[in-house]
Amino acid sequence: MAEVAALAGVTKMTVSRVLRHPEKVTPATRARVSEAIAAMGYVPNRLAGSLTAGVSGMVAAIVPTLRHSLFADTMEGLSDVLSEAGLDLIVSSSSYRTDVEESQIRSLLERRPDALVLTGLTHTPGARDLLRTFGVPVVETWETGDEPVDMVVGYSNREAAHAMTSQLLKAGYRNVVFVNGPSENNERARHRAEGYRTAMEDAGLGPLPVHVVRDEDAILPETGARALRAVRDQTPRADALFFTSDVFAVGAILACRDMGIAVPGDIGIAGFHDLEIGRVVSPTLTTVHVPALEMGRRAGEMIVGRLSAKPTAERQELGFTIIERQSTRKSA
Amino acid sequence: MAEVAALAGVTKMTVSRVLRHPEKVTPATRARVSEAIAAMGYVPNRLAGSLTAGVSGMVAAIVPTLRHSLFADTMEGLSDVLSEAGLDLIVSSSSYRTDVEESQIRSLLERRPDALVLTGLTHTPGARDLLRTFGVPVVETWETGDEPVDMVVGYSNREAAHAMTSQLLKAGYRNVVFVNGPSENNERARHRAEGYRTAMEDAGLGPLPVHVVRDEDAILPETGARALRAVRDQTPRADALFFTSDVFAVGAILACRDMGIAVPGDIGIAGFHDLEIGRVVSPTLTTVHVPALEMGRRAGEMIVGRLSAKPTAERQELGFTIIERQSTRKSA
DNA sequence: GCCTCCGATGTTATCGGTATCATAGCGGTG
DNA sequence: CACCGCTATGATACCGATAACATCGGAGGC
Repeated sequence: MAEVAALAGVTKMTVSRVLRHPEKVTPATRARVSEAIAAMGYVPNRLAGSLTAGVSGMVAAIVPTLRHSLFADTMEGLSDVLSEAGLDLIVSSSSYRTDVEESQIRSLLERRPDALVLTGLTHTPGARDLLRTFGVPVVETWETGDEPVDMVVGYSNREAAHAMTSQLLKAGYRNVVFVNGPSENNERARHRAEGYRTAMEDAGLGPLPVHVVRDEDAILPETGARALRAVRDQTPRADALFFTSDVFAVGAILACRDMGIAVPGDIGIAGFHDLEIGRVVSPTLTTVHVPALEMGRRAGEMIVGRLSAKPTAERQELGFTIIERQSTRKSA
Repeated sequence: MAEVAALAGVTKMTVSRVLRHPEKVTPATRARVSEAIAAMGYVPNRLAGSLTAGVSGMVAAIVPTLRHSLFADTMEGLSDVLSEAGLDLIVSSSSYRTDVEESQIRSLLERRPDALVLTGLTHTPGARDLLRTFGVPVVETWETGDEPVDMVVGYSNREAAHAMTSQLLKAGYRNVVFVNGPSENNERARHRAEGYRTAMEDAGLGPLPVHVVRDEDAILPETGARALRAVRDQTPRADALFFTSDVFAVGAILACRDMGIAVPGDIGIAGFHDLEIGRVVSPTLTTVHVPALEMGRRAGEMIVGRLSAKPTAERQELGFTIIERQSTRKSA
């Protein structure tokens, strides 16, 4: 910067002004400085800038994974909004582990992000402490709840699972089994299980044991196929399976096809997330659409709003949508 | 940091050493300092650290999009390797536009990333200049070619398309039409078209006109369905369609089902990328598997290798795999 | 017991910007 | 024509850390 200044015959301060507050510099000087910048191929150093300015222009986000286009969609939405506001996005994946999340939060805070976007509401106590004492704006996504760290944008996994279960019952299934992922560190899984149970109870039915896929099982169709076989073993009267992810549900549909089980006739199958695979499998998959991209966008808007001190809703519950497709049309 | 130092009864320098070179500090002092750090909830400021140290500990990546789990998988692989090495990842999406890419490169360079990961080999002249004069390590991904800016990890889109076209011909199809995306700013699309053409010529057949979906068309199954109808209109003798993406191919398969066209009997359909949708659609989709995750990993390893001055291959051509499934088993 | 050497810690300068206040130069006013 | 006030630019200090060199004290060798 000093060299640019020398070349333009001004001081660093004027160069700095040309870059940050061009209106405060005479058009003539501004032109000379711009020319010098271009001639030298000068690229300002924001590390230094952020250090004095006190804002870094970065937002950090932690997602469980970028695969399967769940959270990746959220990141795309977030990135879109942030980049319009001139903010950059740092992403890390926690592999669904809250202890990893905590250490990532710690490490990301060292970069002084202007805000943090987290997935879910479940964090280690250490992480919550850290966030609170640090006072950085935080947006939690993918769930809504009572005790957010700061801002939230999500939908109710409980209600979504409740609605889907009710839908299955309405379609004529009685013995609906919910197939869940591990829920210790994942309130989304836990809330879905609760939604399932209350829906069963609301219908005067006893909930059946929730089948939980093991932690080691990857998010793959085969895992769903295995779950299907296990459930038919353990709960032979099951006439519908509601999976916590379309990936599993689709695996189950394919397994049914192989095993000669009619879907939706013999057994109904529903998923969660509304991934593309559910639209193209046959029979097409009944599922819950979740606003993945939109949550990212909203999170971005909340952050931009907060940083510019514009009034913005800091707690947004977005809707989900039950999408009924062939896999649960019992009558069909 | 000064406060921590005061509390521990040492100077900032010692605190800094405890954090960066703990082995250079007496265990006793180290313990006292660590205690002070914990007591104050002190989180070091890497903006400042990077400023002096000259390395930022960040890697920036630009992908066309995070949707559809193509490049998101690459980012997941990259992020895995980088985080193990203590590097953070900044991501932006360019929406498949090289002009956007250039301005993102410029803006990202202001953060002084230790390396840059780009998608593809096509960049604006301005971008190439910038990268060269800046001298930051660069990894280009998703294609291999002769004039990389710096390092490359990819596979040959030309050969992949050639292999798939040959496969279709071997399966007994004759009039193979390639359905491509816009190729002006995308050498992957261009090379695939070339691979298709030479494969046709190698078989002694005249290539048929490549159908190009419009720029405005989103990457959605419907776009593939539309392309199918257009090709059947314009090239009625087409007996196989090779799509540049599984998303389009799957849309075409579904459209065929609706229109009563038998796949693979009346028409063969092949895709590209090996997405999950191709595995679950019926008939299952013949496609090219590309090493999306692995390219990310390798890119990460190259960067880590370069930064630690460890000898690492700086030019890696990974393989693709033709996956033959039902949609092109003409005899079946 | 004295000297040397080495390891632990401190001092100083600097990284590349920007906030803040100072100053100079200008036009407008009565 | 002297004075005022405003605007464009400069000088200085500082953001929070670290590299490089200086210093101090104790262990080991003779």
